[in-house]
Amino acid sequence: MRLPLAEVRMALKSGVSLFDGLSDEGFEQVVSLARDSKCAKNETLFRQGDAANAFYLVLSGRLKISQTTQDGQQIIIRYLGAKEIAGCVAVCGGVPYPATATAVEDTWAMTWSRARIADLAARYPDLAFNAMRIMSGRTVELQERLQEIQSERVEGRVAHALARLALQAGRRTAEGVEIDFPLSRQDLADMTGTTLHTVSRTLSAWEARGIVAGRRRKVVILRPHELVVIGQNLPKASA
Amino acid sequence: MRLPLAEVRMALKSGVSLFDGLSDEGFEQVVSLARDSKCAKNETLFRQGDAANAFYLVLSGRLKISQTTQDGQQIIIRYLGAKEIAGCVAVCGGVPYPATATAVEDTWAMTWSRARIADLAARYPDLAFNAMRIMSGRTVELQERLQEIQSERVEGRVAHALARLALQAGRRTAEGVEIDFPLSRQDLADMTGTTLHTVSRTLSAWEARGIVAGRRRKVVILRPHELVVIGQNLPKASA
DNA sequence: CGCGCTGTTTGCGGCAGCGCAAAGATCCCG
DNA sequence: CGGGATCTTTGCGCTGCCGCAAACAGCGCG
Repeated sequence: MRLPLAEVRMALKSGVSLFDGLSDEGFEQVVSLARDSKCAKNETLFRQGDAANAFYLVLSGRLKISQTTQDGQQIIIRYLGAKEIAGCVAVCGGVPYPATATAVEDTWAMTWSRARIADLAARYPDLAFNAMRIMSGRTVELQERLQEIQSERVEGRVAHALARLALQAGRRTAEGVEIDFPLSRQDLADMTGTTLHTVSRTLSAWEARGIVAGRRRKVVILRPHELVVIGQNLPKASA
Repeated sequence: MRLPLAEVRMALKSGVSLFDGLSDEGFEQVVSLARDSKCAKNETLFRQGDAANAFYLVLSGRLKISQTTQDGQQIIIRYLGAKEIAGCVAVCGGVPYPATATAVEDTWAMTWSRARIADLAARYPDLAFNAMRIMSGRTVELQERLQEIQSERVEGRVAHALARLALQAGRRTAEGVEIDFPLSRQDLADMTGTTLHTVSRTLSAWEARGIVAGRRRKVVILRPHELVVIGQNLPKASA
């Protein structure tokens, strides 16, 4: 299946970390060897434990990267949007996908087979270096989250999660910053290691203070700065 | 400062993931361009926030990779032993070190400057691919820990932390598996997001059941299998 | 060899947040 | 337009774990 590639390719020339510093020739090569694939809302692109056969670059839409525990609880690792890559941990590491990718909106992605992306990485070292830089950034974020969940209480964790989402998937509106994909209370709970009840209570309290506004599967941040303050003021240990 | 390199180099030929599949010539080159550095017990090799000037390969001893929160709480990301690399996230990502490396025992390491390791990675692509594989493995471990801390209660988390340490730094003895570097209750707490009190209580309970034995800054696992069972049987949500 | 320091154990009270439950609210689909 | 499904809110009781405090045990150092 093909998109009108001419436009899409132009858009990729800038802002895609994976292609930073790549020569025009390399860029053309890499893009021309990709296939396009669509993943409808609520469908999964790949599943935890599957052999890592493909590497993805999201063109539009949004993916949820999650793990499921033995007892069925869902853990959300992160969300990915346009210009971000998926599957790099598994493909680069030569291991099965460590998590499941589900589309939370209709999503288009470019995809390369494992063999092809390996070949391209060898041919265009910038590609490999960019992938390393991206993985490095992801690791920093994971460590940051590990620190948060170990040192902060629920309210601070939710504040940080929202702040991060605002950066990664925020859309400025007249009222404030809106997370531009459907995000339930349960999802926020799965990102922060708490329950939907506690998230709901937290958001209600914030709504009363005019910091956020919530609708069904929707969160709008009215006063981003207040969120940051909340995140900083709530260590587990009392000061 | 120099070690008797002849022996050390031989030891590096096998078992160092960073050098997997490297040609003899590449191996010689890479090793010969390294400097050796020593980090005495309780000294720090690099500090969170420092510019990432160097990349390390541990030869002997043990490093603790940790972060410190604004309010002074310590979070232990992981421990590193011989044949493992340190500083790769920062060097590969072109960002400051995201964590602090402290020696918990006298430690020897080989080190390359950032420019030099970048140059070597470009010259010997296997080096870059190996680094990617290693980072990928670290990411998988981080995600695993994130899942644990979100889905398990304290006892399970401590069990998993000990199991992981047993694999990474375990020494078989007559009685069982001994963690072969000084590890306090507080350290275990900082690895699992709890307090030294709770860890102490947990270990005491296990000791009463003959699963572990603890001395000052020392833990011996007498029945590894029991630990695994504990880790699997304690989801937060009651079954 | 005794003294201080650092690490460990254990008791006790309190509370943040969970589990359960039930009542809205909103959306989807026929 | 109506009814069922999904999502959200809120109340209430309970508990796992924390925070504090005090006693105890190794270990090093003069």
